[in-house]
Amino acid sequence: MDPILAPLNDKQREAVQHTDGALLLLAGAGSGKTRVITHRFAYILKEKHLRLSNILAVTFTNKAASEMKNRISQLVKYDVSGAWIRTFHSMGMMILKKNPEAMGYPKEFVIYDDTDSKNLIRTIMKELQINTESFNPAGVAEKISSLKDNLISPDDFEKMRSSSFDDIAFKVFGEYERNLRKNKALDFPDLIGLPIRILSKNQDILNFYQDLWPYMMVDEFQDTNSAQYKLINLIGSKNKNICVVGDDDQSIYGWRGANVDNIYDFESRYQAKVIALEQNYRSTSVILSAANSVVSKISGRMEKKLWTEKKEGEKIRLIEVTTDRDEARMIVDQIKRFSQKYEYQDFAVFYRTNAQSRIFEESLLSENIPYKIFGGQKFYERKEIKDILAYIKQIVNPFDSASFDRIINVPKRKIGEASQIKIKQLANERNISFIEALLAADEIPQIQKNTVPVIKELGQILLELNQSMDKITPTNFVKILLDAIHYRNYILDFDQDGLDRWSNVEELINSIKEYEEGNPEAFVADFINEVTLQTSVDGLAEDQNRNYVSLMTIHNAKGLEFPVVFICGVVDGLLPHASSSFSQREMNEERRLFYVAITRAKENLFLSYPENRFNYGELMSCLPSPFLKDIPEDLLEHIFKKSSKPAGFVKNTASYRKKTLDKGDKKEIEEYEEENIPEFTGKEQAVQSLSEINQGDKIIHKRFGRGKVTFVSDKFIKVDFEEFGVQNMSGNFLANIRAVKDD
DNA sequence: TAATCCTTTCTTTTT
DNA sequence: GAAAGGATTA
Repeated sequence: MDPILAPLNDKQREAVQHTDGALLLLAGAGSGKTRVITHRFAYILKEKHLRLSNILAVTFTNKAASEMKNRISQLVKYDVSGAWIRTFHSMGMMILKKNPEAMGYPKEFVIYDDTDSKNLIRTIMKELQINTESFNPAGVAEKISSLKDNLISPDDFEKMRSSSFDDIAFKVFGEYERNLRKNKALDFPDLIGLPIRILSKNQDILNFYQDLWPYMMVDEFQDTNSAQYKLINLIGSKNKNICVVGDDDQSIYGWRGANVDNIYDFESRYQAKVIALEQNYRSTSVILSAANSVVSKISGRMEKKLWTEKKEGEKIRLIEVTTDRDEARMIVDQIKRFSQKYEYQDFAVFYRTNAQSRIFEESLLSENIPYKIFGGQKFYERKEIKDILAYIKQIVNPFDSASFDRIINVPKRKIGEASQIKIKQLANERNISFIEALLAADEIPQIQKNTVPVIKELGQILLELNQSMDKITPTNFVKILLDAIHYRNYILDFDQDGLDRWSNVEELINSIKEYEEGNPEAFVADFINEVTLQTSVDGLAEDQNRNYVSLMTIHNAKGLEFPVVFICGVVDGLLPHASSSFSQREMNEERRLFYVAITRAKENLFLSYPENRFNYGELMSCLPSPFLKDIPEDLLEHIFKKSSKPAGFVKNTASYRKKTLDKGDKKEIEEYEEENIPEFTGKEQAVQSLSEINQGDKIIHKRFGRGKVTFVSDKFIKVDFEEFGVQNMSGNFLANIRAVKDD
């Protein structure tokens, strides 16, 4: 048999061979969906004698796209990195780049990510003197982005608005669109919306793409929003050879405008053939039963029954602990115990919110277990990285106001808000770029005499780089830039994490170098837009060493699988999240989120919940998630571990102390400290000066107890405490610690 | 006028 | 416990 078809089951094979006409593939969790897509791609390529570029495959994440490319390359035994396997946004960007004149936008446009858009919206609201207390800029930003995702223009919205919030949003919306245009910038929704406009208005361009892609595939179809679906329809309606792959049970992006109804619409609109993949190859039957019992509570699902031939397997371990700190420690203990049998890369920890990652990071760090956090404070969202990217954007596109705001006084060069506004005004009045405005600073009377040279110097640096940007390699460009603005010294002195921050910058340089190797013809302008779409760490240099524990949000976990999975913080308020409690629809989405998390596990699944957790910097008690009740008791094994310390112990943290002190309740603190001073045994020594402390020293702290020094500089030290995790200590902490000289 | 310190508010998930 | 805004200092 054809080696492309051989490893497939009957249903999978049927899907692969159904090449012509619309196909709706309902693929349950772990049913070999990616396998079908990749084999189908290879099969069509071969059967129809097509070129690589003739099949369009759309995914939601860069990670999924590159995974798909890798697997197809292995299958067809040659490199397919040039195939049209892309995210929606990157596909949109390519269409725009190829058709600049139809877009009516200058082709040197920059792309604003969500942070950029939000900052722009905040500035606009300030300019319009809108009270940001009653109207939250983030909320307005979200509203505008969701309008754009539904292809609603400011004009359309004017007729629809129905509240005072809408009125405000409308005002900002129009101004925001004008600003984007003036800045020659596009936001994420534009990357879908503008291609739709171009294709609807230019029959020749539409024809081009319809002929380019006689075959199309869309992954994670349940997550498409209406604009994305429209884009697919525009291109696919001619040949109708569209295969969409989805699972309504895994729809977890409703909040971003994803519309599960697209699945039903697709079926009827194209009279699609429907194939359901129901055999699960991933999880033990215990895990699968638990998943089914969670999701079956939702009414109105598409009927499907996942089954497996796998054995029953281990029971699901349910861990109950006193605090979230205990929870982290407990999970790390389990990882240590299981690491006899598994490698670190076999473990994953999932959580509902990014904020939960920190505590695990600390626990893993203190046990020297390698880990990697996916998403979260994303690499490209770190201050030091955004600064440099903003410089690049400003140089590539001197009209970009958002980048201007970001770089004007970074590193600090004594250019304050007043001067900043004056320079922007000048640029506006004369309709010149921000670089030109900087260079014309001496013509602004209100700017202080001694800052004028500083401003002009900055302008000069930007100008020179702008003139050389398509003559030198991206790596050289960035190196010259960093040198010119003395960024290294600035960032090293920035805060206690200066070294970490600088190593992030070095990592950025590496990724530019890597990009350069893959795109030898490219200049820095090409790099910058590519990178804005690549918002997660997986776009960075592939890790040499993949042997680490993976930490990520459940949303990030979709599409992945791990032998051992820990789902932490399974408490009411996190999972389901508190913000969902008012709506059945959102509650169901939370339930599906839990389902997605469970179905990632292959062999061992741990669910954990603390009785108390930190929230708003304060310890609060919490209840187990109501979803836990839906898992039959006979699938569970309980692990209790009550902390030896009462929960109250934890309240003695810096923030609690500060709050209590603020309330004037000094007495309580003093009494508490009185009782809890760790017993000094007499073997410890007082520390006179910081120079006596070395990395690796054991110390005892008056309030935090025992700990080990993990970092020393001339200003502060980092200590990993047994009870309190890693703390930075600076100031006159010496009086509170003793060095432990024994053992 | 700019930098720093202090106070208040607010948290979901992401291409 | 971060991040934004306000008050205070230099």
